[in-house]
Amino acid sequence: MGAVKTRRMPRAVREQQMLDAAVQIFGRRGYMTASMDEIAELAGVSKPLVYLYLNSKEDLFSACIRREAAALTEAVRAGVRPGLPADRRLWEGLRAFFTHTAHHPDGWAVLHLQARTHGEPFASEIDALRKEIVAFVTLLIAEAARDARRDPDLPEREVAGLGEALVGAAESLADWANATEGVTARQAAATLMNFAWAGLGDLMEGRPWTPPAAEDRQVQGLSS
Amino acid sequence: MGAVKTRRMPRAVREQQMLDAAVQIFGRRGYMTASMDEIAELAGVSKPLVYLYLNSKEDLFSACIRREAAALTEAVRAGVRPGLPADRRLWEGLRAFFTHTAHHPDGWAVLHLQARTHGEPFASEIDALRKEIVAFVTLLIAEAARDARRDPDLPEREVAGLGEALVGAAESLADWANATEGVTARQAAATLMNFAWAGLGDLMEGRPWTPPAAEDRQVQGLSS
Amino acid sequence: MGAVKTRRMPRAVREQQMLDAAVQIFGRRGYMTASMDEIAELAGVSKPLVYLYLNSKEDLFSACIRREAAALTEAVRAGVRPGLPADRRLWEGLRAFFTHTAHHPDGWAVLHLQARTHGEPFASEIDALRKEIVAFVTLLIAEAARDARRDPDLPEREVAGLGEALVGAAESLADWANATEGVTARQAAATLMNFAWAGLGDLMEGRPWTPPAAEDRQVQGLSS
Amino acid sequence: MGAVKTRRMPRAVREQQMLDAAVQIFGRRGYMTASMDEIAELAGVSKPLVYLYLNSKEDLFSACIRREAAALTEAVRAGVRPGLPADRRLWEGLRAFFTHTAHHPDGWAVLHLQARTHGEPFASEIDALRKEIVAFVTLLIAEAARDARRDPDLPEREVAGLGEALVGAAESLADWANATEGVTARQAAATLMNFAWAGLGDLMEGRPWTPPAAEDRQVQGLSS
DNA sequence: CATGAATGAGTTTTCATTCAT
DNA sequence: CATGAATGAAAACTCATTCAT
Repeated sequence: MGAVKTRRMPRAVREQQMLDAAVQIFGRRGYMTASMDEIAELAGVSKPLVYLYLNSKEDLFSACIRREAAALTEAVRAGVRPGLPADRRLWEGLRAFFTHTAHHPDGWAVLHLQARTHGEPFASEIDALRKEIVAFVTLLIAEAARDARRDPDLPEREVAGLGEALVGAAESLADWANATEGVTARQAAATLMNFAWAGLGDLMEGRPWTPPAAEDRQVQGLSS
Repeated sequence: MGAVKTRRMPRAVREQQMLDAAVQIFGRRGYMTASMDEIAELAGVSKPLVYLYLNSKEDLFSACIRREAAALTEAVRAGVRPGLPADRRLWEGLRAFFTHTAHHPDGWAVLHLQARTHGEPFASEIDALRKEIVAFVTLLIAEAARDARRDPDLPEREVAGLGEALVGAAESLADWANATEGVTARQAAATLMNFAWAGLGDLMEGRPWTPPAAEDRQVQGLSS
Repeated sequence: MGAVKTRRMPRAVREQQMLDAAVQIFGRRGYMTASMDEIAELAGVSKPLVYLYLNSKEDLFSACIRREAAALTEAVRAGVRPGLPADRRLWEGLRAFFTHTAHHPDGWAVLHLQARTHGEPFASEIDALRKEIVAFVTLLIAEAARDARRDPDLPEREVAGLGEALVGAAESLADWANATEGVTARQAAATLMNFAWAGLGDLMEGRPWTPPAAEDRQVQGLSS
Repeated sequence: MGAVKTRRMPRAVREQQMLDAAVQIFGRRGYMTASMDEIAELAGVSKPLVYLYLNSKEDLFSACIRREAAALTEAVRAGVRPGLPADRRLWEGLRAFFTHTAHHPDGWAVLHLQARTHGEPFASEIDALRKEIVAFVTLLIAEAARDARRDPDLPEREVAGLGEALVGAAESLADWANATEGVTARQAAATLMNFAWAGLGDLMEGRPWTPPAAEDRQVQGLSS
């Protein structure tokens, strides 16, 4: 065991190794602090090869962002079965989200922490990703409102704000779950689902939102 | 005859000028991209003086973080009148929070964007701030639960998760309000209060949380 | 059915293609700025083949210099018919020289601009070429002096200086002719022949040197 | 004697030292081969100081070109007394030119060899200098033609060519004089003056142009 | 022979930081 | 104290050159 000095690999493979290393370093050190030397060393290649394949530090960082963003959205998309009611879809999406961020903490750090902090090439890419997610969530909320047949026209800006709030809460909980020993993705998802769907008021009245029993009885939650 | 070139100011004043400049530069350019030259120039002092007073770039950044963190917590604390019911106190805290972040965007950027991104000296300082706020919010939630006299012992971890979610939502909305033309601090606070207190479920049933009418009639919200 | 992709050519041909490419790139970009990648690509061969045949960038550049130097001297030599009087031989040599530099601007740039600029391996090669040409011109001058039967022993150093001056003027006019729209090789040669043979003094007295009418009537010149 | 470790010098002085070093290195090694490390070391300062004062390698090279160009034109201008007949003015200009190039071989190399070889920022600067000199010489020739009262309208292009030829010859002789032991500036100037003014034809007839006897009797030349 | 994979060694450039005056 | 002079250390990036297949 242990990486034998593997030389002469096809370009596609090497590129993935470089991206793996870059995501790790960028996620932990930040864009500016990360050095191309470090990344090349961690990837097990020489610096010129990194430049040959990825062109520049900026391009490398962009490639990381795009790869991790694609992986995250794909994970969430794959986790949501269409055809279910809105609350179920949200629940599944959250589970997928927390599972993914738990398994890819460095990638999550790149997207959530690092990419937003640095200048224009990157901020826009993250904005696009975030807008996509907020739009997705917002759609779910609007759909749910339609299902509830009351107040069918939630004001646009309000809904946008709600989407922002929900996504922000999710981001925050992802960090918290990663940092707190013993918090699973399911628990994080359930906490957020309760918070968002039932609201603090209901929660305190003992009326939480209930995760689907079929999958897993009473996962966890605030219920008695 | 105002002092065109104010010289020989007391140290405390000069330090504040430097911190003002530093917060602005750090908030806009980021920690690594900011240069001490820029900061000294903007502060209107010589670089060696910056070093004399603040020792190093790291110390300067830490001082910024501490000052902005103190200002933010103080603003929130000052905005909350004790003795009111928990939901009112949360409402007031949120209003104060969004008002402060709207008035100090650079300071908010330092705390929320820059400080988290860079290595260990700073992350802990931000963690402390965040823990303090989360604890504050968590206390409010626990108190409210006690008031509601139902399910008096919300599990600790659950409550922590709720606090995290609420704070995360607030952070996200602060950015959103700062970036979106025409969104006031009150609107942001109301949106979040509705989201958190009533929950999406209640909102969609047409039962929003209502901001106190005494202060300001029907600010905004999802109600008809 | 021409060979769309000509492979397996004899070594000598391939080498010439590489030298063609190298002369073009070196002449336009300069020695240091030119990259072996560019040259290999323009030559339509793989980089390792370039190294196999030409060994190194230095050797490649030297080979370019030698080939272009040989081509230039050969062109001049071939343009001069022996047995004619000295002024006619000089005239023919100049015509051949300006014709060649006009047809091979990249090769001329390599010899005149690039090779002199870079360190020792190359400077000597150019020096050799230049000495050869200066010697040729100097011989012509000495011969002409002998023909004139006056002052038969022009001091050696003086004659050397005259050769240098004539060659320098030719180099300068070659650049000028290449850069100036509408100046032909004949015109350049006539200008220089007038300048050198008749001298400014005679020119201004209206006594130019006259190009041989048999070849081409009154090409151009300062004559009325 | 020897440079004592002189520290803390005023900026203007240090800048000249840096330019001195840069001219030497650039003149001998060429623009691309010269390294900023070498230049800084020769100047006796650290590299950052070079960048602080001269901004970049390109700017440094440009500064060298401008300084040396100004010095050369100034030397020639100062050497020519107005009011004399054209041939005398040319003679004095040439003497000043060869004297200057002999005393500043590195500066001359920068102007004549290095600056022409490298890309667009520099080529234009040199072109401007050269055009200025060619125009100066051309004017002299035209003036002389007017004085001679024959053929008063030498065709423009012809005269331009003559100026180019004369300047090219001068450049070439400057290199030759610098490379050849025992050739003085006066000798170089006289050789060129003879060549240009009297022409090879007259020279071989034993009718050289004669340098002004008042200054220095029969300097050298082809005269018997 | 042809080619894609790979790199050692160097280059320009920047910045936080410190003295001497 | 204020200021201009000065630098150590490191970072991004490039290129000629070589193997393994």
